[in-house]
Amino acid sequence: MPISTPPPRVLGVAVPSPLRRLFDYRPAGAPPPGGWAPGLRVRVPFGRREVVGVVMECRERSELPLAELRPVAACLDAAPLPADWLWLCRFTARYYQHSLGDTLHQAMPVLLRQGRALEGRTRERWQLTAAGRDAPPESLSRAPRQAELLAMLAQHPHGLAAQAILAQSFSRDQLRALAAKGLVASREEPLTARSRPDADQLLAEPAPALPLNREQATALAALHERLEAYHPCLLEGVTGSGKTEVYLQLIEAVVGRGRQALVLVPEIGLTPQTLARFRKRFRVPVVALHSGLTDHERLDAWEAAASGRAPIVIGTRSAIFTPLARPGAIIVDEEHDGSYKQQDGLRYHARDLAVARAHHHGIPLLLGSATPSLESLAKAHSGEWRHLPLTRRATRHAPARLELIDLRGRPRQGGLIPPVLDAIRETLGAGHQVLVFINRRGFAPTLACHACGWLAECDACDARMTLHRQPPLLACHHCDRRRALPNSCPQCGSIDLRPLGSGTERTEETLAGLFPKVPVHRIDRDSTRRRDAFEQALAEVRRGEPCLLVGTQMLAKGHHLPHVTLVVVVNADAGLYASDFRALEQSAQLLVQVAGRAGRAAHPGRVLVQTMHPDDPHLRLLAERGYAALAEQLLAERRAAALPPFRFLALLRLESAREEAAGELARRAAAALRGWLAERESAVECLGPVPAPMERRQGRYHLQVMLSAERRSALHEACAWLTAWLEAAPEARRTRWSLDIDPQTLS
DNA sequence: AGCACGCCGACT
DNA sequence: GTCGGCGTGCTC
Repeated sequence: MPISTPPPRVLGVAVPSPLRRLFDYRPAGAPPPGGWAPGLRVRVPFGRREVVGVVMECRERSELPLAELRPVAACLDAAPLPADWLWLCRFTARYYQHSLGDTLHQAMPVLLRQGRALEGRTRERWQLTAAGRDAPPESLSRAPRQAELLAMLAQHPHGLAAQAILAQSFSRDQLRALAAKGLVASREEPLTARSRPDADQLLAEPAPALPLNREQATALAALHERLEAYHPCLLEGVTGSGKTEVYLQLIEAVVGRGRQALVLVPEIGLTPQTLARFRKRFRVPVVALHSGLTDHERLDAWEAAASGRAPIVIGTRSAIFTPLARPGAIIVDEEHDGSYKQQDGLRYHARDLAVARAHHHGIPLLLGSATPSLESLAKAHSGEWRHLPLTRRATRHAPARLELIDLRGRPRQGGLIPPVLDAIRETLGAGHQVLVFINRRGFAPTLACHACGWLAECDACDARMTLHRQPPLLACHHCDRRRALPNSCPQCGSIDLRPLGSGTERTEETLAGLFPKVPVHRIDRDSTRRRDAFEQALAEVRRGEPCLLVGTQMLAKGHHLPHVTLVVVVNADAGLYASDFRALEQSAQLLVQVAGRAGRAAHPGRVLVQTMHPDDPHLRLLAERGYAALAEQLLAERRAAALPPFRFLALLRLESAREEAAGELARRAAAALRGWLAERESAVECLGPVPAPMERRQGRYHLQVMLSAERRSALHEACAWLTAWLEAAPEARRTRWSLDIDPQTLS
């Protein structure tokens, strides 16, 4: 008999609200089997509504008289939510100074947020009926997919989970059609921790591991040395050097020991190809958390990871919040990628949380990149993290060099100058493909009046409106404003309005005119709005016929384009003289990634980089000596300028429709903070308030106050004090504010 | 963040 | 006469 302890008098509950504190309730109703404990979801009255909160503390006392506490309406769980997940949410809320209730809420699958029970879930399993087993093969000759599905089910006498069937790209309709013919049937079976995995990968013999070159083998051996302890490693490898193979073999080792592997990929990297590559390799299921999942599928995946049934979990930023019953390793691919940082609300960095989580679990952490962030490089250089370089392309030639092409004083067509157009012509003539990279979508960055100099500006933002041709309109890329194209200048009436500069649409149009016999594929957010338009275009490009690809960074990241032998960067200058201290690092990473698209097949590639600043020292360093050399230089500059990774930053952002309101609050907050810092003789520095780089956005005024410190703990204390001050300040109610710890960008 | 209360303008 | 604008206050 379990010893029954008396229920606690008070439950400290985290509720979904921006308020950074717990709310106390009286336990009521049927207690869960294990008694009241932190981690149980409860339905509680909150103000005039009812919300789903999480018990965080079980206490005997409250600051309020017990009689004033309201009782919980119901307990929603039989057992607390996973302890590792609770730990991570607590850590995240504390680190990012965010409300714990909000953090928990965000980290939960939607159905749990809504109060759905986690227990008693079932799984739909399909198998052949007697009629299905006896069905003559030719009976489905008019429905080949149904026949294939029938054949697949015939190989699995115990049946297959619906999820596994759908993962093999069969459709619900095909299942329903077979069921209507009486050939297959489904049943609901309860899901327990001991359920066999959804057999979606048991269908084929796994692909064999590839042989490793010496560097890969060294890296893997280093990882194997300490599989049972926190062991952060930076795997720095150029495109094509075989990082993924190292990931796969690490996962194999982890799974072989009965542990789970969590893999994070950038937003743009979770493609069917990536998934297929993982799924092909393992005998066990690979659970993918992608944006296409339904709420039910997401909860299934969460539960499968939490119970340990899912040995391999792969997903984007938010997947860092997947609970794991037996964590074995965390892998962060393209660790420098900006999409790991959430840019609103809870502004967490999934890579940094991965570090914290791996440390907490005492497991290896593998961060991979061809162009590591300066943060990670600094840790690798200091010896805090192990540095595992992969310098050789596994089977291919040396990476393509960047050739800087002077744009000054040359006539441009669609942004391209004659020698570059000649190179394109030559490459197409040789039967190869060309990638033209422009980081601007639309037809032209703006529309200008040639008579008076008027520029099409957004009236809600401090920005120009972009000219689009398909459909023809002016659009602001910073808010949702759109305007019809004016026939004449709104300022002087002239009809001499001209597009200024080039975007993807214009370059596409120009190239289509210059090379009429070659297909031009434009790949940007506008051209790929339709689902799978992107995949379709890529599939066509992979067939290898000569073609031109014009695109934004969507194209630059991670896609294998084996027939591209010439890459053209229309303009490399955007990041060179930007005010943001990370701009150079980020644009160098992007340039290297774009360059990595060239010459992956048998042909060496060329990368032509157009610039107005061919003598810029940073650009030349990158072109002549590569990313690592530039990164060294940038690190030295960061150290001299007392910027990350040598100092820690936090950014208070304030925004209001009324300029004075935000400004006044920002000044008071900064003054109050400075007073507090001075009193404590704190080494934390406070800068500002200053207007944000684009002060007016979506009709609102943006300001910021920057905090900077040499020690993280000092920064943390200052931030805690500042948020407390803002929460208490009555004038802060009318201004929206948020605190960004470790800001990725200052805009 | 929600959600109510509360006090002033243009509508059926 | 009321529907509804958003200022202000509260949430155990």
